[in-house]
Amino acid sequence: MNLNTKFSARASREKTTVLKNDFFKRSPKVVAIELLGKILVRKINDKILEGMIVETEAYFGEEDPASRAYHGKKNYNKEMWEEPGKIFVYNVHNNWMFNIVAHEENKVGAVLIRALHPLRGIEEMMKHRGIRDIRELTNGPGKLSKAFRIDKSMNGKFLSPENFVYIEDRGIEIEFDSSHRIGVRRDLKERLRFFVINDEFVSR
DNA sequence: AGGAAGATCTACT
DNA sequence: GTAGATCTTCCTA
Repeated sequence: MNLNTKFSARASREKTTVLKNDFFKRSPKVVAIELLGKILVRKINDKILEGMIVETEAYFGEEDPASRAYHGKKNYNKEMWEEPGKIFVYNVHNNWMFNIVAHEENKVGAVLIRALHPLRGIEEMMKHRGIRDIRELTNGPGKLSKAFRIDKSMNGKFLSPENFVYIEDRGIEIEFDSSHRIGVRRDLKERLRFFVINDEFVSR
């Protein structure tokens, strides 16, 4: 079945809105769940790339041993203390991790985007990734940042159309499940990874 | 200046 | 399933 058709059929054009910063002024857990089914939009020159968010993880502040904020505020993680809605990018094993700052007032946190379901600009994504297999385009945090050309130069910018990266709500409804976070040394008891059920682009 | 860690990816078997 | 690649950043000296 063509999943793209299924999702676009349920989306209503009139209901489409661009997420504003207030969306991210909540617990990272809530934001991580609510980002599922939203559309990440990226503009590069005259090309438009779009993908539906199908997998996320929530990270908290100094109380979370898996978080980049665990060892306190440093140069490389200071964005996690800053305004919700900002982009937070950092490198792991030669891969850029695309996060969005998300937390309540006077707290610390971010949401990692772990996988996208590609919808538009697929040829362009393939060029950026140097592969032809659509299933491998954006089914992991390092892969999607490469496909969408997101790197450290985006760090600290707000999600917004002016910055050529933003997220749209098209009223798509999804069903999700949760698990423990992937690849972390020490996780919390709570399950903080969230993913769309039965989507082939979830990373595992 | 060098070592080590890391929220990963790829190419194998 | 897993070993090895690969590089950015931080930390210590």
